[in-house]
Amino acid sequence: MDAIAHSALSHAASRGTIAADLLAWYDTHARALPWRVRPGGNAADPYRVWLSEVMLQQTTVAAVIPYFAAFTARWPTVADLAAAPEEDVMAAWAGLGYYSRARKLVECARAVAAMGGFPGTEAELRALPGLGPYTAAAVAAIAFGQRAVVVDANVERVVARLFAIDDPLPGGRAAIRAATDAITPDARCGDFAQGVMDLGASICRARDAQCLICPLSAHCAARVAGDPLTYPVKPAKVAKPERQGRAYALIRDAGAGAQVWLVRRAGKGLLGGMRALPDDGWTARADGSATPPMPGDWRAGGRLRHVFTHFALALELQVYLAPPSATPPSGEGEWWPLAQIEQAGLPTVFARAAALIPRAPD
DNA sequence: AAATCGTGGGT
DNA sequence: TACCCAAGATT
Repeated sequence: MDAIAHSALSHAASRGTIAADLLAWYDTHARALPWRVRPGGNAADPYRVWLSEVMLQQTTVAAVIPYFAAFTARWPTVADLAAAPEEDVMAAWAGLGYYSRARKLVECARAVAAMGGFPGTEAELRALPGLGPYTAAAVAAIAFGQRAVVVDANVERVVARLFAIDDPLPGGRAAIRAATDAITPDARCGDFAQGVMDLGASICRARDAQCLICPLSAHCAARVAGDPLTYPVKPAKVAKPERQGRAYALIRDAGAGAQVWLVRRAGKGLLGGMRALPDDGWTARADGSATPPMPGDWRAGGRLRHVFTHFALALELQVYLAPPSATPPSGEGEWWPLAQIEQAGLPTVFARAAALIPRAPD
């Protein structure tokens, strides 16, 4: 027997099932993440699992960690979160993005509190606000030990490579899900899901498949073919349109006690429900209508470029230093101390714009 | 069912 | 720099 054949044979002989090999790797390589800590007990806390999963939707672990810490410190239980004013939760979410998640979070917390706790089946979880196919399966598996087929972007990538599934997304998701179902174990389903996600995040990465240290390399069709980076096959991306618009900083009592006029955006749509500077309508048009919130001596206060998911915005800040007796605009809004603007819970685009407002030296 | 919905970090 | 990507859900 030549060396290569012998190597392949011994490799195959020491190979377990995909689930067994993955779980053995997870036992020694699991990332230490805050939502995996189980203070005061051995059972996973469904509240912490759910909260982390919602925060992690389309969001990196590094971005979530400080928000998870702040939320769990301020609202230790789902009942605490259910009792919180929605505006407080929206402000606490500011900067994390996809703000409809924050509203659904409150909706869900209140529904769960009214039910007396989280339901324990995937179907019941799926019916809660903000829980789609992924999150419902993840909470069922991780918090309740139920067998569920958990498919996120990491799982899609790992499984597409394992079985060399080359059907382009999103159509290819059916085959990927079926393959994931086939390798998902009955026992330790939550650990299996988290293990595949950890593998995808640390080894089987989008632009860097480290097959030499991968615990599943013996099972992997893409590794054999030598082209793991080609999976999963994704559709071509479309160019982002450019929009331009203005935001308005209406200032009164210019000086150390300066205040700025803030509004609350409509509940749905871009940055829905968030506190914000008034703007000229770039949300709905490629070009804003350039109408300030009130007449006045508006002057250019700086520019910034901000890239959203499906368009890029060139934003010009307009500033008006109104007299102390100025009557505020007729619409809803509030005066906010400029010195504490960072506490206002502005989404990032408006926080960046507010940072351009000239400050009076005190 | 294709479009919409944020942001920060890595390359 | 510009692009890619991340524990997707909703309509």
